[in-house]
Amino acid sequence: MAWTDYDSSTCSIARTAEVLGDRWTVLVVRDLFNGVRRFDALQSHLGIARDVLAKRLKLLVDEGLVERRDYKAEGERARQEYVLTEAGRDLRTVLVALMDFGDKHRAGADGPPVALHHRECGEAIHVHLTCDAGHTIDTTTRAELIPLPGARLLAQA
Amino acid sequence: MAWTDYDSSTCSIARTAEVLGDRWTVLVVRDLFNGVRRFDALQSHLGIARDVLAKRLKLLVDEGLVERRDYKAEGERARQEYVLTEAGRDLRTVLVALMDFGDKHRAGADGPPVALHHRECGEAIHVHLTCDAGHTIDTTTRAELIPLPGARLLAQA
DNA sequence: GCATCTGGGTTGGCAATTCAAACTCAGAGT
DNA sequence: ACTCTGAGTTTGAATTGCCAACCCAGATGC
Repeated sequence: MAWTDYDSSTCSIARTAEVLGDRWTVLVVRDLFNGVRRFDALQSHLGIARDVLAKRLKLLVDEGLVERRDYKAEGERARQEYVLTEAGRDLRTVLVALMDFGDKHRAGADGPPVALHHRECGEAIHVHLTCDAGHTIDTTTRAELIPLPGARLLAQA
Repeated sequence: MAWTDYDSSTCSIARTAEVLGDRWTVLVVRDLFNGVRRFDALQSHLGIARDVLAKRLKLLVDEGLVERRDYKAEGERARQEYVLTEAGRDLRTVLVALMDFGDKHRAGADGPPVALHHRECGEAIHVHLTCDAGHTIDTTTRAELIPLPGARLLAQA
């Protein structure tokens, strides 16, 4: 059974891309990771239109990746803040993978703009591909897809 | 200097998302990884409109992630095929990161649809975050951003 | 206690994307 | 000569996304 016999949309990559796959959502998540929590701060830092930001945040909340919290600093009125959930924080690998790729292939003449470091030991953080036996997977390593029970065959024409 | 003082678009995540950040491009790259090489095969497997596919492939070629090759099987006429370049193959970490996230958080009742295995040893392939000292980075690990020469401050208002 | 400010959104119009279907074009098979 | 197939391009309608302007509610100022 060839890969093309299976439904393209029943795929974890497709399902994740459905949420993250537009120009803004990834950047919203990135800013949330970096501690930006309030609507206006997100809006002005990203340069995103307010309605688009509202829609994206709603989507992320619906998907369980972001929690909308009431929050009140003394002397100020109550506000909402947006915080990543445990599931949302699992997107860190995706963001670091995007960042490592961008650092390598899309940096300008000045090199990458920021580096991500482990706060405890100070070393840089990167993604790695390995198999469960511990072998490093690089661009030349051959991999194969194994269909699982969750796979769906395409309807016949 | 706070994170929000830096230009959001001068960021490796933003730059990578500029290429991959639409509903289709990631899926096109996924199919290319899985050995689908011809226009019609991509079109019918993905269910993408033909003009959109043509535009995406052109974009990927322009960005140096895909190579358009003439190709001829014996007995058939010459055709074109699309193959990932070395740079394009570096996207594997991004795809596996998306897949691992989807497997964990967006699989249906039947579980994930496919698994990716190392062809040589047969073990499953996954992404891992580590720092250069070898510490594992999980969702609770604290990280910090360090600005590098490539960073750009936002223009003052 | 009325006006103002500021954070957090919603609404309406326009522009860019997407889609499906039709059209083109070249080489192979019959 | 005719048809079929792969690989697109063109066309026009439908959808989506984007921006900017507007709205609302609580704190603040006077």
